[in-house]
Amino acid sequence: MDVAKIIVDVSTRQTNKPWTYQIPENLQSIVQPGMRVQVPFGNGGRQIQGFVLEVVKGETTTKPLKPITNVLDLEPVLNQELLQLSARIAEHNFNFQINVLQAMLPNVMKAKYQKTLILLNPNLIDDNNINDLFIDRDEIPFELDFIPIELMSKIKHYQAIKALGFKYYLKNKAKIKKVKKYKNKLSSDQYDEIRRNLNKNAKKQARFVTALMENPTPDWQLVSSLQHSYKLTAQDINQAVTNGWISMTEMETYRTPTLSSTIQKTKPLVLNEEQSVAFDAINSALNQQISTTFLLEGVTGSGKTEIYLQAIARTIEAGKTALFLVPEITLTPQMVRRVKGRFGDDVALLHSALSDGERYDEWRRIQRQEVHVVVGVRSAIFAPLEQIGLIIMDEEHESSYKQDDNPRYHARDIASWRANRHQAVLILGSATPSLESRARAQKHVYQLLELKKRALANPLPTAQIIDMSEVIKSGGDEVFSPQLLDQIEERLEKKQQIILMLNRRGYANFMMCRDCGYVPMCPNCDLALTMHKDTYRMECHVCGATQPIPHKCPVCGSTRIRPFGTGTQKVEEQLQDKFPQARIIRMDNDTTRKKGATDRLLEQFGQQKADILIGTQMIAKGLDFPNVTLVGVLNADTTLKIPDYRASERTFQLITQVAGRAGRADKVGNVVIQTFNPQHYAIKLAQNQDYEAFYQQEMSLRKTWHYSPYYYAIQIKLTHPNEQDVAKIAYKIVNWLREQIMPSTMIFGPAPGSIRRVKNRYVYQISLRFKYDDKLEQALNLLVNDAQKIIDKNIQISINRDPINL
DNA sequence: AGCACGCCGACT
DNA sequence: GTCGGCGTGCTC
Repeated sequence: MDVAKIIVDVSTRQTNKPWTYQIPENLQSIVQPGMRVQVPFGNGGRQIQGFVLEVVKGETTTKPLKPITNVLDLEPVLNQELLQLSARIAEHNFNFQINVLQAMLPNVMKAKYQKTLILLNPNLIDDNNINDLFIDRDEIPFELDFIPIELMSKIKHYQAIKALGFKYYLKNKAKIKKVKKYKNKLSSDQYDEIRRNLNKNAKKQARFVTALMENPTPDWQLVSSLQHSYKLTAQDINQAVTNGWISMTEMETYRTPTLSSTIQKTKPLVLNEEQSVAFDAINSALNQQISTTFLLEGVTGSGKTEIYLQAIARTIEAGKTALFLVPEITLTPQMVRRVKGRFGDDVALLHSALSDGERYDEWRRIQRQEVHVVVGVRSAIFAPLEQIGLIIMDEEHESSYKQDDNPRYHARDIASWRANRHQAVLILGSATPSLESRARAQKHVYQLLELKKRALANPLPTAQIIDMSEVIKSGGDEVFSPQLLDQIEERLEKKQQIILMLNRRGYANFMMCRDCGYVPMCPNCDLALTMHKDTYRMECHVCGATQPIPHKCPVCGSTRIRPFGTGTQKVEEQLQDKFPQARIIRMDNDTTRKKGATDRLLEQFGQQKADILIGTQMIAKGLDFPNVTLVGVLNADTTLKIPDYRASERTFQLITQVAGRAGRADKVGNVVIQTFNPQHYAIKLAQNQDYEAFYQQEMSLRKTWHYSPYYYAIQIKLTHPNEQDVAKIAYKIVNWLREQIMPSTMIFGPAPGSIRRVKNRYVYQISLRFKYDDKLEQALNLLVNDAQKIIDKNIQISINRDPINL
């Protein structure tokens, strides 16, 4: 018997393994590894989606196997490489394989299910309410919108006597977009004759035939453009087909994502000496086809992108493909323009602002090997490219490369795995590399390439630190220091541009009563509710519970209950007050939510239709506006206060990045950093853009405290409905782990979670730190797989490798 | 996840 | 006696 090993679409511990299905006769020549199939699962007749991992011919089995119902793809959607990768990622990060497989594919390929109620035997039904349901059809969706809840028990009864039954559908949302195209069927002489024989009144038809005669189309042409230019209806077209004037067909088309302005073709720039040294090293690795990882450390403006582009060009020349990862592409439309400008249609784009349809089409172009270059965010690391010669991760230190839940993975790990498999070159680029990568370069695991000069030889901006506590002591404003205001005024007079960043990470937009200190909390989670202006409700970020925004404190009745913290909107208002003539653009979650909004706002700023750009972290990266000569960081230290060992690193990176936006062309730039911690090393070193000094200092701290990169970290999160039980179980697990893993591995905790209760479950945490432990992964996989069975059925365990926060 | 099965309390 | 609530265990 031919069987298939299949991962089914049920995301639980118990089902996280391959299931064996029989391949029926009619599908034997069709089913292949990497295809999506429809299979029955469970004894209720439910049909679900599965991924074929493996096909085994002539297997002898004792147990009767269920057959595969149908295939959902005619070609595999995942190749061997990605199938193997999915298993590895699941194991390494303690994920379910099904979640990894789904993350590898565009959203539309995730199955949609529908359950319906069907009428099997109307004669057995003597209840009018039930009969009314089937008045005009004998199958209805099994949903509360269609069936009143009070009928459920009757339905159960009729189901038992086989008068009613359930049916399960699996919908494939992945639709290929098709367009109608036409071709001339006749010669121009024949058209001429038709035209002469037309009725005199048939002016429209005459026009139509003339058009066909004058524009012979040897290739298929868009029907829509024909319709549009000659004002024809769909009926006119259909009639023409019936008359035999043209032939028509449907062809696949791609929804190509567009940028808001046309893209200029660009030519390679001449590399300076530093760039040439770096490029030559990369180029020789490309030629040798030995998997090599480079850390390209270059100050902002040192021309990393040009090196990337030329390396991509070499890769394409060698007949290979390139994968170019950027952090949140919507934030770097300028980068996308540069890549598209160089390689045109040979580029596919995978970013978060695409619609599901657009993303699917881009994915298909990649899968059909129609492009050599893929530019995308984190999940683009799964792009189904073959023959990868080069992988680039720009701004490699960015935390958005780590997906922190379901499935958890770090794009950097996967990049390194894929590069290795393809014997490809991996370039990690950054002005402020993660300490992990920089340390690997130190140990010669990565090859370090440094760019210390700005490509155009213009000087780095000067920076000054403003002590905000001094400002406040002398009666100044708590948002704008006088020094910053002076400089803003000066730039406005000179018609130069300004970027102001409000550091919002670690800020919560919660409400607080100014009289009694009451803060609205989530009823299910020990967490303050945050205010959402768009829905005008208080929302819990963890469980999604909502409440109306209070106007009166429910505890003391005071009306002085207000939002806490300064938002970009408020900053904009205050600034506009101070400089009524200034044109201000604000970029935050509110103003950039709409599709293409980010792109449009940045374009306006680039065309100097505004003087000041105010924004959150999102404006720190990758922007290049030559007329910007002043960058202000309004509150440099909010990221410092986050209880995370990476807080200093984040702060340093952020300030360095945003400071790099100033003075990129011929004008000297200045940076004003407002802070309450002017002595902090992260801020002082960022002032001078001194990455290497920061690296040295931070590394010695990390060593002292046993943090990454000296130690790897794994966080185990336990949740349980009972607070005492979860504590007991946590201690039990720690004792068990101690015996399974290497003695050198440090165990911290258990400790109650920073949020004690989430969705009515109590949280405990255990942290592990280790340099090397070959028993750990196995022990932890055993723990997550068997804990519910052996310890307590109510315990839930999630394990996070190298967690991003806390 | 979502289904069936089984055990137990609350009814005609 | 039986209906339906929820806890439990299983799915090729």
